[in-house]
Amino acid sequence: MFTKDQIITILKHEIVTMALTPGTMISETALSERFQLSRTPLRDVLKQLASEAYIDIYPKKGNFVSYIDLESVEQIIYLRSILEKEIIKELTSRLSITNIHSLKGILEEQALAIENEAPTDAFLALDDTFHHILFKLAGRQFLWEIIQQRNVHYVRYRRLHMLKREKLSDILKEHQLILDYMAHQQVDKIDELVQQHLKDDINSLDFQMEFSKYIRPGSSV
Amino acid sequence: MFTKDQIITILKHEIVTMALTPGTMISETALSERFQLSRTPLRDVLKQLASEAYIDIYPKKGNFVSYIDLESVEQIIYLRSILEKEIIKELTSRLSITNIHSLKGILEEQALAIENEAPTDAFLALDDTFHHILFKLAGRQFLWEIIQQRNVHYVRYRRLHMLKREKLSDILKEHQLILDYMAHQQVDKIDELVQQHLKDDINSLDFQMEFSKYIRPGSSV
DNA sequence: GCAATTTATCTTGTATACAAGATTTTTCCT
DNA sequence: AGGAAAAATCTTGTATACAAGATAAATTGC
Repeated sequence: MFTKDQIITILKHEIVTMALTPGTMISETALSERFQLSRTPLRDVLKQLASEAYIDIYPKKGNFVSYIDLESVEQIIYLRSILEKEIIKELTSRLSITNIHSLKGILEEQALAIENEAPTDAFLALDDTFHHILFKLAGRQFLWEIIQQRNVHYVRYRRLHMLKREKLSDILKEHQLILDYMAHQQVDKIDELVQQHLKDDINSLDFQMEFSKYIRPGSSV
Repeated sequence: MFTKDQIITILKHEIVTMALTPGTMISETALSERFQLSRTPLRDVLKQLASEAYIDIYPKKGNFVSYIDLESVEQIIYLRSILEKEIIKELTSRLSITNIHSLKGILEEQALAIENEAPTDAFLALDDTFHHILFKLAGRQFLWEIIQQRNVHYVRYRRLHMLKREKLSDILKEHQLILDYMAHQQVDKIDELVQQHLKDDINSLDFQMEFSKYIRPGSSV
């Protein structure tokens, strides 16, 4: 019915979209019944999810959807802001017209997505696409993949954050500004903008209050 | 006899030190006999090694020690040079006397290690320790771990490179210089030094010639 | 009723038998 | 001898039975 890779994709999606909330137990037997497979291949699936921090495995106790770890959210943001600053600088001098057009295409799609009723998921997917394209153009696909492999906490944090505040249009504007600077070769202005774009307001206390039930206790920024 | 973690450590060590050369097959049954364990837990071990690129798993064919991928060597060096530049800058303004002393201690040990007959392994371990301490002092342990998780190719490349050229004392001098700059708060000089320190001469063709049997075909820099 | 102990039932961890693809060897025919 | 087909033997993939720890429930003694 389903391959292991498909099952991994399904479970990742359910975790990222909070259909499976942090703390939820995912037992091997439950998966076995759901996907009509024996425990052996499903254990491989769970090991894979654990290696990317989607779940925590407690031996002989069970497998549980991980709580959002704010520490690693901050670390990923730090890593990305430093990396993307550099990448965008490098790209500025060698972006083709075609590249700029395809990036503009993403932004137009994002503008459309904002008009939808529940724009968050589509918008965030396009946000990822935008940044991913930048990495690919810079020849840094490998580094993009490394970041993706430790992205769960950041992705869930970002999603909750977006749901709360209607920041989507702000983000879109920042994207447009970044693209503008690149197109007009204004390297000097990029530094602080990228930093601000990614850094968001992670320290907002109201966020931690409202979503505390999803957050790993003791993990602060 | 051995736990799974111990077996992982053993195999990693054998792969990094080239006791198991690229292309060597590691079959489940062979491991089963060697460690007196059934295939099931050993499959977990192999999955783990594959996720960190120590081996490649070809379904129904076998598990083989990965060839050195020069592409990911270059990517890791790029990532580290950018990150460490930033980290060292941040550290310069807030290093304590104690910190500087412990770092100096590492360098003294490295100086001693150079005098040994086969200094490479001990020297490289201390090299890792030096950089690791910098990450920890900057509060970036998390990022250090991410890098370590994709480090096999770089580690093996570096080791071969060191064996070939007697560059150990050069590296030590660069470490001492970095520490000096930090101690005397000369931020401006750090940029190019760190870049040079990590970048080495990855393009050297003679290296690719001599060790071509260990290198993944088609992976260039 | 209550507490401690025992039992039962969860969970994952391991061993093993069998399935199925990939490769090598052998066999057989010309 | 050479080449094609068949068979044997590798490899990992999956299903299942049992082991063993952790937790929850039931029982027992008072």
